[in-house]
Amino acid sequence: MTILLAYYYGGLMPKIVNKEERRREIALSCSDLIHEVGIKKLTVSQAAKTAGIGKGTIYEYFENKEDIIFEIINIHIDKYHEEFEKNIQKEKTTRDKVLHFFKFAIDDSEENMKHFDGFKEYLSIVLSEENEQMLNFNCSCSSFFQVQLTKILQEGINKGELKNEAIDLVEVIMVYERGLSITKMTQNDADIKVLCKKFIDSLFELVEIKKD
Amino acid sequence: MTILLAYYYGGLMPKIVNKEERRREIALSCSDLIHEVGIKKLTVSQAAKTAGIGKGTIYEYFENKEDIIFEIINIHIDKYHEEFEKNIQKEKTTRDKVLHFFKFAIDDSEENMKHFDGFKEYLSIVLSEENEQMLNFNCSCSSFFQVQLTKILQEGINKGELKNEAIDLVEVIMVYERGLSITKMTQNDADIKVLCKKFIDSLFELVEIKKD
Amino acid sequence: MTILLAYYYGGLMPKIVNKEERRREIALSCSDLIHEVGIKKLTVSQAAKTAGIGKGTIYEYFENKEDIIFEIINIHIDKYHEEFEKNIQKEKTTRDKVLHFFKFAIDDSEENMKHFDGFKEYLSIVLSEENEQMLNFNCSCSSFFQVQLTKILQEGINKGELKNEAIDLVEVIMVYERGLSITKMTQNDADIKVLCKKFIDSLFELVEIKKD
Amino acid sequence: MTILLAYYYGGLMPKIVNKEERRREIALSCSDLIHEVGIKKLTVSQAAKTAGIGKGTIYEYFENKEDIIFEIINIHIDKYHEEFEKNIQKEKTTRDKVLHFFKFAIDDSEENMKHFDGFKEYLSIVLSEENEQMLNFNCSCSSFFQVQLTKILQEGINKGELKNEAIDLVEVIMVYERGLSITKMTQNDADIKVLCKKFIDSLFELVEIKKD
DNA sequence: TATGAATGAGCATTCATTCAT
DNA sequence: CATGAATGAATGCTCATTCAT
Repeated sequence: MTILLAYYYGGLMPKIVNKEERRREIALSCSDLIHEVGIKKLTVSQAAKTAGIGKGTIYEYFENKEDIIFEIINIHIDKYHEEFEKNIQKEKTTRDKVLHFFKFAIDDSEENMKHFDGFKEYLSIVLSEENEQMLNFNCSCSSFFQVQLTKILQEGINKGELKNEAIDLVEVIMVYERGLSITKMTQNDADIKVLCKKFIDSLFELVEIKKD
Repeated sequence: MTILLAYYYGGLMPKIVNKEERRREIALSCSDLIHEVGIKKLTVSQAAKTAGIGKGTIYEYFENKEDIIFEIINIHIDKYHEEFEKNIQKEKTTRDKVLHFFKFAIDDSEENMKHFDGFKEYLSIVLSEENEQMLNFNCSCSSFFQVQLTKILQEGINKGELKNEAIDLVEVIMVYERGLSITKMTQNDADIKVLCKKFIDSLFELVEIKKD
Repeated sequence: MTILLAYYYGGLMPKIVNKEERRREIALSCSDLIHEVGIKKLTVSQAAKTAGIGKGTIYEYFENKEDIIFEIINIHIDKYHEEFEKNIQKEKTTRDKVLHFFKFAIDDSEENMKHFDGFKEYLSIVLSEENEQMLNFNCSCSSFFQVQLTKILQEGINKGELKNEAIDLVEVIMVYERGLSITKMTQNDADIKVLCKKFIDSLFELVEIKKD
Repeated sequence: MTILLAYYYGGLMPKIVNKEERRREIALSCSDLIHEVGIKKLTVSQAAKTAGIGKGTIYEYFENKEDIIFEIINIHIDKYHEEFEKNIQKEKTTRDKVLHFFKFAIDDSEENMKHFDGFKEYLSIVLSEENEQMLNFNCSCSSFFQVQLTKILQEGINKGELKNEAIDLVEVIMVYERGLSITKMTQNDADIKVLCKKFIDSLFELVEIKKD
């Protein structure tokens, strides 16, 4: 857009940027910031500077600081979900797919730990505050994984690998996954992989249709 | 004051307090305060006022604010452990004993919820800070329950109710218990009791010696 | 002493320790402490512990914290004066004796720097507070050196080395010594030795009786 | 607001303040405060109130409390230097100019004593803390006077009043000036004027070219 | 005489949010 | 729409001194 155009259209084109879009844009530019300084330590000033806008402008698009954080976390989780769906398809067997489901708690790679530590901090906030919004959001996240897991198990059942009862254990598996994550966060000496293997072995002992 | 002591001091005897005991005493008097205002919101001034002593006196017995909180939490946990040991003995069958093990996550009574909410806040702190002390303490708490659970299962094995492999699942059970707690904390719509029942049923299906 | 004797003599033998002596004793035991932690950082608790007595007992012998510091500094200065008198006699020529007078500001040996840094901190307090006592004490210290210096110069005059006017410059020399000390304390790049030499050379050019 | 700027911002112009200028402004308004309560006793609250701004605003312009003090002292010293340069020119003879150089230590006028007492407190801080910033600043202040004094003496040499060696004594004179100041600060009974006169007389006896 | 438990005033600093421009 | 200057509440900790015993 040339200066002339800007001048002519200045009033006619009141930058009707889609608020929601701009919101996303700002949050996106701060996406890495949250890993660097941590959720709690993130200041509005930092966010504004990183997004290259004024502090006051932040409040044009976000209710408050929590709202910013919320949007950033949303982005992270969206990314994670996307990746998850992509990767889960690469796993061949049902057992591997279920195992992949525990990857978040098991994988010690730098990349995953960044997500994991971020989630840890996020969880800390969810636990400490009476933030309805975050709590609800948290539930919706669970739904995503519940759907995924249900799909995996159903496929196993359809393929004749698993008993029908397997589907009843979807939530049990999810609870265990949460247990594993929290164990990793709070028990220094726990061997997460072993704990995961034991569970999956037991699980499949229960629901697998043995062929002999 | 005995004559001997009087002789020893050769004069009036200064008040000597058992530091450790007084520490406990002060923490005890603030015990409820932490439920009212929350761990994070607790101020040293509040604690001093509640204990009926001066702010400076607090620092005669505690290193810093965290130290106060730590002691209070200690008291709560000690109490809980005591009660737990008392109650677990009342349960007759192995299944009931294991079920009792999940009581913390299931019981919605006001009394238990006070403990549960307190633990939730405590957990939030453990997750947010790099507080070595609390993290270590947390591990030691787990040990207590691990010992208890091991005892329960071993008795079941000894009585011929459970297979020997049951003992291998101690940690798996504990992970699940953590998962249930965190689920209760973060998933509004989860039916903890059902999730517990499903797990225990599956567990016993695996490790119970069926008599027919 | 048996209990009986303690009873009988309890009132008659009131441990008439010489207050002044005990005061000195306590301060003496804290003498090194002040070099370790610094004057300002010294706490009454530390002093009491170091002296092996109770905190309250300190106040039996000292008015307040400053009073303790005052006594400790007294000890240090007494020691320094003693040493000074001993060492000044070792110098042969009048010029060397005057030079020795500037030793405090020039000598970079660890031992002297301990004294120097202590004095620096002491000076800081004298300058900041309206402590009459310390200020007066400070004056009396100057007197000591003034007497010493006067003696040195008078001897020089008597030996026919210096003109009679030399004695008029006693205070000027002392002012310059103070100037050198403060220069060392506050001017990082100053070459104290050179500044000292220039002054003494000029001084002797003025007051020395040249023999040719 | 120029049209260009309005165009640039494309909207209402936010208030832009010259940070450095406002900093100076705030410090200036607290300038007298430091004489009233003393450097050490100055609280940020006081400073804010005196400047008529909020406590938080202080921290928009100053790193910390020390930074405020530093700026205030800077102002005082700048003023003093300015005055000094103005006044030194009024003195006609070289001797008077040198004498003027000692004015800070000699002048007992209320105005000068305000400066002198301020410097005394400032010196106390320089001596007590390991405040690099202040120490360095102190050195730079010395430079100013060294330059002034060198100019004075050089003019005296050029006019044929002083010997060339006079220039070698610049630092000696400065050391003596410091000595005089500290003497005034710590020796109640010292007659600063006499001490000054004696020194200047001796000095000129050494470096003045006698005409007869 | 000796003690040490109790005290509490005093203070720098952060940062989310507002609002005049 | 955009800005960034202004705000002020809120809190942990130290340590000299007192005084009951």
